[in-house]
Amino acid sequence: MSEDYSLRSVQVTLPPLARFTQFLQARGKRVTEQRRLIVEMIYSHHAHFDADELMGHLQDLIARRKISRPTVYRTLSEVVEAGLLRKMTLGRRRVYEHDYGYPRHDHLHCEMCNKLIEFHSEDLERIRDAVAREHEFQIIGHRMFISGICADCRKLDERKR
Amino acid sequence: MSEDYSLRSVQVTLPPLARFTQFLQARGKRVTEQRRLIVEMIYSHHAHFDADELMGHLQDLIARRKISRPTVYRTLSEVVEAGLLRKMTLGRRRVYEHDYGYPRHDHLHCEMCNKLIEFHSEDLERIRDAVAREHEFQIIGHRMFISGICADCRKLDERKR
DNA sequence: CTACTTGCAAATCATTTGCAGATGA
DNA sequence: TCATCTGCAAATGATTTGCAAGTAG
Repeated sequence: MSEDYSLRSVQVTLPPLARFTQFLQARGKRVTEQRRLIVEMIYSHHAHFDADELMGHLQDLIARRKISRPTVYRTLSEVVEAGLLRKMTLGRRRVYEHDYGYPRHDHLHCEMCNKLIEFHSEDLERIRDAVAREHEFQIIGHRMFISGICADCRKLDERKR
Repeated sequence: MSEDYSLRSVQVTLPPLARFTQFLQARGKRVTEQRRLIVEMIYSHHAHFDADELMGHLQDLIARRKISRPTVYRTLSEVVEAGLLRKMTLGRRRVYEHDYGYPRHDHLHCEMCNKLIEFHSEDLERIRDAVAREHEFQIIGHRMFISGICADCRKLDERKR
């Protein structure tokens, strides 16, 4: 039984690559050099990024023909499917963020500098649950964006005047 | 002063096409046959729609060469810019909804039938304001989606079993 | 071995653009 | 009049796919 606990704790703290390996193996997929390199790159920075920025970070490997663009896209989808990454759309940009070993949160999106500020609110979740209950709606998840101008940009703006 | 009030009230109750005409004229743009036809079609249904569905509704006019696809896209952007339409992304679908003479709301999105259910919550707005205040963030707007399974689909699902 | 993967080149596909002719103010 | 629009055809550009060769298990 203490075994159960340690297993559980191992699972939660499993590094992303190991977690992804689990996912692949569970589906009879293979752990290839490319998939390893891509996932390592994704988790070497903690930031929001789009496919093209990731390509940028992988440019050496892409130039050396170790990885191709289609493989990056294919892997990105798998990593999302594995639940390690969350995909969202900001305007016309498709952005990814870490979604593993990372607390649930929503975003403030600055329309001036494009920065994303994360926040978490239990109250928000309570309201979400209440609304869903009213509509007999079964929640899978939610997504909330507050758009506006961040403190930094406001200060910059004030200085200009 | 009572003048102010009546002006304000006229403005709010202006039909969409008239409001769009205002917008165009204020920018030295022209009120063309195509723009009129497209805006009329958009406001003849109250529903969420994507560019392709709108093309469908306009297919007669498109077939008769009265309107072209590029013009539909161009006009759609202008109508969004005019604040009459709101654009959002659902998965890979770009969806528009009326945003004029229509109350602010958020959405429950059914992942089974793809239906959008609208709701409004003052509590949600209060929380949004509180979060923004904490971060000294100036709000322009927000967007919230709750995804899951709607009541109808749940019932269908239960019957199947 | 052999089924799963990859890189390549080509296809997609919704949306956008350049341009010459048409048209609203 | 003449600047703004439009339709057309073509361009875009991110993402996806078909396929033959490569490789993990």
